Amino acid sequence: MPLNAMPGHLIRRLHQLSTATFSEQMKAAGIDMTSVQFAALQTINDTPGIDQARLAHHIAYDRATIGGVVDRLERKTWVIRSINPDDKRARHVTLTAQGREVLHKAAPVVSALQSDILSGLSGAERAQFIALASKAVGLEDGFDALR
Amino acid sequence: MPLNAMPGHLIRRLHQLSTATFSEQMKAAGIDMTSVQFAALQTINDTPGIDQARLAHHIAYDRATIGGVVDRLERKTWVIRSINPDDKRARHVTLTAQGREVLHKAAPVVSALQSDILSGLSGAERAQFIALASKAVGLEDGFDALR
DNA sequence: TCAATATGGTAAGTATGCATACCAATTAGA
DNA sequence: TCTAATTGGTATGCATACTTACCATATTGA
Repeated sequence: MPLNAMPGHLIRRLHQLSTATFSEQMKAAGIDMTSVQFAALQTINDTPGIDQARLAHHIAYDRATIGGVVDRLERKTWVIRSINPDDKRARHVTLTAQGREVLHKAAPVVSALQSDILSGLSGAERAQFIALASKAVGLEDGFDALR
Repeated sequence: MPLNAMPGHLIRRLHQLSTATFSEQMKAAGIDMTSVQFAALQTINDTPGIDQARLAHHIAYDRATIGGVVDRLERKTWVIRSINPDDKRARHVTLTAQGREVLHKAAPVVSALQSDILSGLSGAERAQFIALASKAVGLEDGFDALR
């Protein structure tokens, strides 16, 4: 089977296209933020004081990776980590004022660049792609169990 | 826009699913090889003596990344690097007997696991996904300019 | 209640990936 | 032809990602 017929290879290419588009557009908007950092910030904003394990689970990361991501968010003074008094193992993560500000600035840019990622597809094809991708990763058409 | 409606986020999840499936199945088959290493080996096999720059271009990597990949392939004694006498900047990359052997062993496993990656989709949906993904990354339905 | 288990986080190691900078070698163009 | 631009490769630095191992803290169950 040729590489270009393999879903795995195509998905890697898509991912590459996706992150490249994200970087370009964010840089053009003057925001120094990766897609992973955006997903984390967005989730922390939606769930203030979430701990790292649940943050990781929500955006489908493992614990080790999220630790590094939160380190970098903290270094950028966008979030604060604090020990949960009710469970001393866990660390609450909360946005700072600067974190909220940069997220507010980034959100419309990120929304807008989503269609650029699939610029090779028509609107109908794009919708079809999103539906298929959602199903493939086990998200039943926009269903998102936040727990 | 919620994360789960964003193509970028869905694509990251797909990529994650894809690499996880690859690792699992290869490990189950007793082969210690990443998807990137497979793509490189496959391409080197199809184009013996290809240099790193063309190898990188063919599977859509940048020069810096492919250097590391070839390093690891060389350390595993699956490939040999040699200076091109006609262009002393370039390095020919060739499979060793062991490289051919492990590729021969891996190829059917890799082909077989491709459908596992999209196991959440039906056969028709899978075909549709592949067509859309190919178009999105700029591969016109299986067209693959090897240059 | 107390040992076994599970969970949250970090650390270390490996492997992508990309940007930038740099060196060496080749090619283009005035 | 001689300089300028291009190209192949490596090195460095940063940011994902995952695995395994480990420590500290909670929870469970006999």
